[in-house]
Amino acid sequence: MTIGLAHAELIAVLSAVTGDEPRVMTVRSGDALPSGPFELGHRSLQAGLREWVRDQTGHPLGYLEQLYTFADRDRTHEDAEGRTISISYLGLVREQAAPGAGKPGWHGWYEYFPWEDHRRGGPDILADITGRLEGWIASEPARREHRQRRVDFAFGLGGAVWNEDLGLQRYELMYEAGLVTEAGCPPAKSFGRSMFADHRRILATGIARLRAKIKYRPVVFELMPESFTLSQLQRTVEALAGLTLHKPNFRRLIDQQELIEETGEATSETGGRPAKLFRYRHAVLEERALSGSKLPLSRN
Amino acid sequence: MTIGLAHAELIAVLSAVTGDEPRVMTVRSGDALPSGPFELGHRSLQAGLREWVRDQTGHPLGYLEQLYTFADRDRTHEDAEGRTISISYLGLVREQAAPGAGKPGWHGWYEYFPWEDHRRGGPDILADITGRLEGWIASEPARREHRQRRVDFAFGLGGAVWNEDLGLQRYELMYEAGLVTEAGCPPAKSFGRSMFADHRRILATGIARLRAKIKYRPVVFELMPESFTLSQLQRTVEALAGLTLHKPNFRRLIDQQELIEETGEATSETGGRPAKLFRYRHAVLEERALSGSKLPLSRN
DNA sequence: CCGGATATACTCACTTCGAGTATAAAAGGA
DNA sequence: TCCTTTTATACTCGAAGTGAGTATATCCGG
Repeated sequence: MTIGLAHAELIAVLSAVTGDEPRVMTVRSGDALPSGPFELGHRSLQAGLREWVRDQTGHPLGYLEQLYTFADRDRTHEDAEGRTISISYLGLVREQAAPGAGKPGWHGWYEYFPWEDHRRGGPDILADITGRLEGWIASEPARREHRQRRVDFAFGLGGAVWNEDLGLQRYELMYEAGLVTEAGCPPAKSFGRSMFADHRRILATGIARLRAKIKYRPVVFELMPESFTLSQLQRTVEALAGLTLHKPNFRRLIDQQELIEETGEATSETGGRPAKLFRYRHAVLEERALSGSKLPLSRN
Repeated sequence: MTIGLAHAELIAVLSAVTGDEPRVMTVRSGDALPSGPFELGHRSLQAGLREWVRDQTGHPLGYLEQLYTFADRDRTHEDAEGRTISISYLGLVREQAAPGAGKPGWHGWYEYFPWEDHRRGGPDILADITGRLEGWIASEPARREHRQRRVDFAFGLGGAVWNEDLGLQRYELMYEAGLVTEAGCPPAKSFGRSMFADHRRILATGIARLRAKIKYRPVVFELMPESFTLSQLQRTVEALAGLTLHKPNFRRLIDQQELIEETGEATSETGGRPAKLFRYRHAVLEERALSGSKLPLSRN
């Protein structure tokens, strides 16, 4: 069995939420995601990345999962040795420092994807985008119907409803339609801040994965401080999903999952009635899937 | 930015369902998954694998998704060039040929994971396994509680319920406890047929992914023939999940999703009342997520 | 033409979920 | 002091979804 030779690099999407804003760790003043070679010394990909993040940022890395492995990138390595394989990871960090300060640069998700934040209603930029997409749909009659379906579904048009999980599909559609630029060469008008190479696509992958995951695994707590109020928790989820949630129902959801417990203390920093503080029930719930079966089981 | 050098290989978990039995394509008479080097000529990982499967098996590959990228494997390449990165994929095939015949070898999933098939009740082998696991739990008092929780959760003991999605967790627990052997050296007693290197673990990853996926994406239809009866569809899902389903509720579930339509024909090959034939509504539903939001949204 | 086998259709109680309303407890200014 | 604002917390109700079981239809073979 022969084995192909390739260059291997690790790319990290490290996210935190501070001040109700989801942020990602960047290098080059926000132009690229942190990345590095896959070193021989590392025990494993996961361990290698974890080590590297601790050294670079000082923050311990709570949650880490593999995102995707790319090799079909425009910029392949030019020498004869082969091409580059990029293995991307999603990591969650409890960021403490003030945003913008410190060594690593933290930038808001929605700098890069302004159309993804619907907390204050659908952003104005969306109308521009869907308008441009309609032009793209009409531009090729043969594929018109298919494109229309994809756009309607991804952007919640034509009877469909906005689904926050589809950020990657939205980005890929915009990419196909030429509405976003990767390499920094602004053609006419493009939407959102761009990044080095395909880093913005990788960020979109990470955001989409995290938005999907918070619905069935208790990963939000990796982003919360030790104790927190229910409103803080809700605003963190809202920041990630880019949506506003129904407060009473959010609270019902949380406590029927029994993921948190009262600390017994309260805080009155919020202006109104003091809020109870809660903590995540670590020990009890390490391994717990929240997903129901969704298959209609039968007895015996 | 320096880039580490590594060997890259692709590994495929190709599955089909024939005769109500889920199968995986193997080489070496069932001892290994098909794999090959990542060639320079390939446009992308995905395209390369698709091409390769078509050449090798003759069957077109319907669905293909990336599973996981491993580098932390026991057997690293021994030469100085670096280590091996294995990129694994899950593919779904409409197998036509008789099982066992033909060039590629198809082997049943449950040869490798006999404890995962609960269609005829919890298999007897499960009692053996959980018995051995109890020994492993007791063997280290310091980690007893944690291990007990993991085992209870993964195997549906102590109040928890069996969850078919947790096949990978189950395999990893058994691996930790020394109940399965990878390399073919049978120590005392081990469970299920083993495979080359970590191929059985990769298969477990593929099975777990597919079992989870059929619940929220219409991927089963990639395994069905052009037209099929509802019972056939149900038995295929049951084969994958390793569970029996409640017939009336399964039918209700299927038709409220509006994923299929009647062909107008019927078949009486089944012995009883003739069954209507259905087909998957391809065009209309290319892009359709079945997952509901699960977040309690608010208006405006 | 009757029983066995399979397919299909309907019912019902119970739980979950979307949506709205009501009460409680702080801060601050009139 | 008390009233308004602000935030937190608690309760209600109908619609929709889900688990579980029962009833009817249509074939085959004796």
